[in-house]
Amino acid sequence: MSISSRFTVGIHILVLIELNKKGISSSEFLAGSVNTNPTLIRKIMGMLKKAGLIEVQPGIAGAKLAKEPFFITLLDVYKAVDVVKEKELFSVHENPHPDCLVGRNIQDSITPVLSAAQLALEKVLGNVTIKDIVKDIVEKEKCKIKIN
Amino acid sequence: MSISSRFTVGIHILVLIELNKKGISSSEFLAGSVNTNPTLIRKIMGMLKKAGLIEVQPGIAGAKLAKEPFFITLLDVYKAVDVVKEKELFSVHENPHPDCLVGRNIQDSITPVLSAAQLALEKVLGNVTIKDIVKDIVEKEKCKIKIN
DNA sequence: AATCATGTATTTAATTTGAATACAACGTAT
DNA sequence: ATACGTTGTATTCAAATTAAATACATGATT
Repeated sequence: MSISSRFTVGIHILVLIELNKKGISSSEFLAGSVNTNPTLIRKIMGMLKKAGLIEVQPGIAGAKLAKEPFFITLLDVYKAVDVVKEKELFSVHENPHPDCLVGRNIQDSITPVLSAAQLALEKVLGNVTIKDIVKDIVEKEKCKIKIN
Repeated sequence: MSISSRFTVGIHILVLIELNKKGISSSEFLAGSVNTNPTLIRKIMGMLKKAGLIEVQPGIAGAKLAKEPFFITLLDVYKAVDVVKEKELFSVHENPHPDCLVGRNIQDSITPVLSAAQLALEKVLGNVTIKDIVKDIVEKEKCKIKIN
């Protein structure tokens, strides 16, 4: 089991739009870098747009960030692309037997822990911004040039 | 997308074995409380056994905890039932384009964040034990009796 | 020997994912 | 205004995962 790559593709899209801000980031251009098909990109772009992270217009080529990259966290992306529903990262077995002490209490008992775990994960994502990733990528690239 | 219920069922199994320690916890008995079929229970029991959390013997009815419940964390269960592979909670899109600045750096750039997020989640699970859940369930039941 | 439990393999249906195709709606350029 | 390229959206397809279900070999007890 794994969280859909829509999330990491979403990050990829936003970072590339920022680094290509002087160019035109069409769905085909983005798809080339991600190495997938433009339909998937457009689908994800639609989600990012709906969440207010990018601006796109039908018929006009190219997407732009709707906010400064410093104000877009990975958590924003995570929620935008809807990979994990609220409090449903962990699935709980349905209909445990109510005649059993454990069966009738287990869900209420573990749900808070599971929610806390999920929140801890989300908090980490909330502390990293698109700007951080952009900077890191530029930095990594500098190192590569030095080496070569 | 959701993490397999094997995890929460695993917790259910361990808690029930503990609370039924004076009785015999056969796979059929456990299946009754979880409200699923005994095969799934045995499959999960096999994983818990392999991880050294319970003791079961072929042909002999009933499972016992292999450790005191205080020494079994939810993280132990989580790892035992193998719901999420190491560092693979998030899936990353394969083969981004190496000719693109973003494409050739994005994976190395976001992997540490994703790992940190996953570790934060696991840390929360590591801080809760089966004993905690057992105590909580007993407590909840007391309240219910008071109310009724 | 008969019975019951565990352990394991296999099949099935349901769900999700990503890839792919098709096409309507929209804007721009000629 | 016509043609072309782009976005937006619906639909189909194959692959993977999950849980349910069945079957049966292995082991232990009576």
